[in-house]
Amino acid sequence: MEEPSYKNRKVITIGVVSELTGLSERQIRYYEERKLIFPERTERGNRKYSFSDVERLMDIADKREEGVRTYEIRQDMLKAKKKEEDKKLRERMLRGQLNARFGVQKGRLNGK
Amino acid sequence: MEEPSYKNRKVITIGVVSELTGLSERQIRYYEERKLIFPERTERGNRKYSFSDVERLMDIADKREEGVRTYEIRQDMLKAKKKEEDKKLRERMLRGQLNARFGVQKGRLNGK
DNA sequence: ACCATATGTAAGAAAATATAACATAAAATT
DNA sequence: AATTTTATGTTATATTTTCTTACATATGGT
Repeated sequence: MEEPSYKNRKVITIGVVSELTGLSERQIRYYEERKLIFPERTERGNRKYSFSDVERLMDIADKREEGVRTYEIRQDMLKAKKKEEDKKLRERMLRGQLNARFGVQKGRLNGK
Repeated sequence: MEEPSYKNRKVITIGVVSELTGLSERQIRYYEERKLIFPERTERGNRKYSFSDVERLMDIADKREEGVRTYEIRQDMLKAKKKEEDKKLRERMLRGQLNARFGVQKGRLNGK
């Protein structure tokens, strides 16, 4: 597996995200309201974003410029997510099958 | 060259760094005063740190627990940095030599 | 003994963030 | 055409964060 650490850790405050993306804080909060991004919160309620949130926001900004509405952006996101999950599921199933036919057997390690 | 993007981008505010490292803001600022870390600043003067700053701070915290003083930590840092630079220099020199003997010649590309 | 180190704490000011509300143009829906 | 939704700006007020400076102090070096 890769190193998800940096890219996905939610550590960036909204002001910095705004600088990074060129979006107003208003817009960033609104896209959250529209369920396009899901920042975490600090104890006292401050939003924290990850680099992948930032990237997603830049994608959103592009789409918006093309006139795509948040609702549709959301639909696309959900579709893409589902496709991802299906792919993972298929992979898991395949691995399961391979294990069933050729994997190690219970209580009998490496042919001994 | 690699992708220094995430690890080295200075985007984390001091409060989050404090959470991440367990150090007090006082300590973090003090280590800056002692020239162990070099955050950037926002327009209005807020400190911004990178993930590698965070890692360095955790190393510093370890050293401090072992009783090492900031001054010595700094010396070690400088020594390590110098060693790094020397290594790079040697590499560059070696590449230079190889180019001189076997590299492409000026105004005469690939033996034509 | 004296100086340097390392941290805590307090004060006050400036900046960042949060939420809620009102305003509004443009686009979509009925 | 009238109405509703979308997307954003703006304003107001409260809370939180951050900054700098200063004072306090324990511990360890010189």
